[in-house]
Amino acid sequence: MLQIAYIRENKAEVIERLKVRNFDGEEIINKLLEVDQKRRETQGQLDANLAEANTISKQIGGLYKEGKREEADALKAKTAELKETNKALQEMLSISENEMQELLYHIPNVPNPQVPAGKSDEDNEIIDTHGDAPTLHDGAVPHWELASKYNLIDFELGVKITGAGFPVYRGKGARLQRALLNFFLDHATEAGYQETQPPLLVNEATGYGTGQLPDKEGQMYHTELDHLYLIPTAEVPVTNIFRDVILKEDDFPQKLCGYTPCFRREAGSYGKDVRGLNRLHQFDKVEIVQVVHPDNSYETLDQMVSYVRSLLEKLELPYRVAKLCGGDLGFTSALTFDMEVYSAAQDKWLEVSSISNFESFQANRLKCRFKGKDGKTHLAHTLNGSALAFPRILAALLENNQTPEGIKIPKALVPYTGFEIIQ
RNA sequence: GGAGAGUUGGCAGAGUGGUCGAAUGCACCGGUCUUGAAAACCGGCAUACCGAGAGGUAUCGAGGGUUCGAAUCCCUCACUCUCCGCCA
Repeated sequence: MLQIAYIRENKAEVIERLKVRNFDGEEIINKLLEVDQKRRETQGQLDANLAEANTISKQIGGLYKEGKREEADALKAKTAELKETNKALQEMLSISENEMQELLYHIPNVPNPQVPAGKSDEDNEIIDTHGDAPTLHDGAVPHWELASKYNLIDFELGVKITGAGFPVYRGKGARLQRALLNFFLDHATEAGYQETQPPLLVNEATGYGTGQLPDKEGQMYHTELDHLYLIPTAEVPVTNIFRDVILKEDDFPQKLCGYTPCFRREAGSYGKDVRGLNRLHQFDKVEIVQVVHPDNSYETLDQMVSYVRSLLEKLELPYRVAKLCGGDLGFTSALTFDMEVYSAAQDKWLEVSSISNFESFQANRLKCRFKGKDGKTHLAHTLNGSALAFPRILAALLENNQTPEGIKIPKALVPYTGFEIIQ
């Protein structure tokens, strides 16, 4: 959520920059500022009236004490009138406030100036490509076939137990998952991220904090009886650690990582790209989160991108880095880099990480602030990124490393798997 | 699932109708003292909104009510804790 004061003071710029994400903010922002204006006027009146009422009340108290009953009663009559007006003003004020809140909820974050214009992921700017596509032997197959050939993942069994999109990992497939988990967490810890194990179900307030609610509740599984949501990413519980928190400047940077399963309903996203591990309702992911001083957030973003690159390089996966264009940029993000891994048998680039700087957009909802050297409170900046999402990494590992003899495990992972090849 | 207790500032904890945004202690920040530190003493120390400022308003779990006036009384809801039961 953007700050109203910021919009008020930078109206033209905000509208202009929102155009980059193909968001025509002219109308909604005009409406917003109108409501804001009204809100402030109403509050001014209300405050003045309340001040008067407070004064009178104090006088009445004094008069009673002195035993001047009649004078006190006379004043009482006066307050009755004020009360009526105040009730009306109060109502007007909360209408304006709600309206303002509602409008603010629907304005996306202002893209960073370096975000390229564009409509869809096709317009993303590939800023780097690393590694060469592997040469596959004749008869190389996509990962879902490898998964079944080597008995690593049973998709049909998952359908029986739960439904489509809930695979069962077995044997070396399960072991590989566990290897990735430890590999990712060990590296994150080494990079200074504190390991966290958050709850997998979250309450409503938490959902609002990171922006899944109120608009995107369809993305999350919901437990009816208890009104809890299954997390779509560790970002939700981990970032909410900082909800309603006022940090000290010395507390920066806050670096957390967390492994969690992620649950996504992904309604309406079925189509050509959903085979095998490409898109699931339940998957595993290690997430890294940072809360930093506003002055450092872009530097931090770069660091996070470098960190994720280093993981992919250790896994010997060819990847490319995309700077998301305005049209592909998430609602809450100011700048996002996607990391895509090349999965050879499918001949596809698979998104395995998305690293974003939300600036103060998320912090504003979360009320995550810090006390500056100037003694005032300011909003912190929040960032997060996947490091990494398991299934697509697994898909690429299987496809890229397949040989007629079996699937070779990259060196860095062998200490974690305990085997070098899957046969 | 049954029974009870509770929710006040960073923490602990007073406050049961007016002078309470809220005692006191701890923590924290600044100062005096000290070679330095500790102790002691002095001062400061919630958040948000409105306002150029002076200042004003709101907030004692949330919402509603009574009252000239509510942290304090009434109603509804949420959450937390304790005991019993069940259970990894």
